[in-house]
Amino acid sequence: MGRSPCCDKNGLKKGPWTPEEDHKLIDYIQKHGYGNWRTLPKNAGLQRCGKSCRLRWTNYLRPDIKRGKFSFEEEEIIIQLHSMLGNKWSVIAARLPGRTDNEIKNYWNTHIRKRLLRMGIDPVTHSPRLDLLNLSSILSSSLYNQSQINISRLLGVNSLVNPELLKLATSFMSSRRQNQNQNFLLTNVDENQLCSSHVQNQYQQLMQSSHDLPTQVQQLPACSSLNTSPCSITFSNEAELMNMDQFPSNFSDFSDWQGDALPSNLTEDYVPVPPNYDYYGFDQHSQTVMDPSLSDTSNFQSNNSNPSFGFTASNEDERDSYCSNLLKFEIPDLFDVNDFM
DNA sequence: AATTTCCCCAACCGCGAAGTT
DNA sequence: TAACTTCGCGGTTGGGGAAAT
Repeated sequence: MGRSPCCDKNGLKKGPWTPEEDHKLIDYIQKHGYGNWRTLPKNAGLQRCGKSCRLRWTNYLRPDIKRGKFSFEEEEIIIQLHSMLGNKWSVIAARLPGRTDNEIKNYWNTHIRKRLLRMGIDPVTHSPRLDLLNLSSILSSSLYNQSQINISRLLGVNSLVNPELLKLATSFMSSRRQNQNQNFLLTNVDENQLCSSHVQNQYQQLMQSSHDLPTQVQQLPACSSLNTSPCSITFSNEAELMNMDQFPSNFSDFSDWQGDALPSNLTEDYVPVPPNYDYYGFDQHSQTVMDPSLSDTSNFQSNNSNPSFGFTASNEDERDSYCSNLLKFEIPDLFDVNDFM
């Protein structure tokens, strides 16, 4: 069955909408509603295809659209929901009144995704970027021996045949030679081990609060003080959060089906991350704490002393700072993480 | 002040699902 | 049940403004 075009492309206008076109569309919908998008532009006197009209209405002209910057509460909700749902922008948008899927998608791609990458977090899996952490570990141990290193062979052994990793390795090696700091990474590991018990306590607190996302979102302290906050939406149970016809009933076990939804090209850029850990480092199946000190690949560290999400900040840097404190993965400064972004 | 580069976001495209005939 | 239509979603693009040089 061939796919039919949504409309006759000939003679139809594309590109930015003019105020006149907006006016026509608003007027028509206010008078007649938007029953059939295919016939709407003709009836409204617009030289546009129905699809373009629907998009313009739903993403821009709808009266309940909320414009302006995303609040921190909204951002938190987006991150939380994305960690569970992946790129289900329409579902995420349904939880943020006044925000469109397109707006959320754009905000994710231009702000949140970059911030997570800066922090060494894979924005797809919400887990530490193990490609960076693995490489750090590999190079550290290899450099410690100060033998001649064949990076390509080294990476090949670990199935990390990725030009970007080679680039990073080269960059790292170059910087390493300049600094001649042989103990840098080992020192980092030691520091992480020292704080592991502290981190474990924090994980246990976080684990409890993150185990039930709907409850956690509902209880955001910052939200309760804002009458008009988008956080006034509440999730009294999992069924309310999820559209049950779209998502499996064993929602708490989402990592399994989320894995299925991962892009097929993920492995082109990333070493697979164990799916059972969210980016707090929790094993979502067994509910045991993932101890960073026990992981040979993880320089994972949490500096968050307050797992609640009540905070205020006024700019991007402060959001960065907040997120960095919440989730801290120690990528050595010598890595030029920007090369990966 | 002029030019280049970077970044954001509105809009488009293609696909699959759902609905209709 | 097949053929076709319509809708909605997610990925991607490119124009325009901001920032950097």
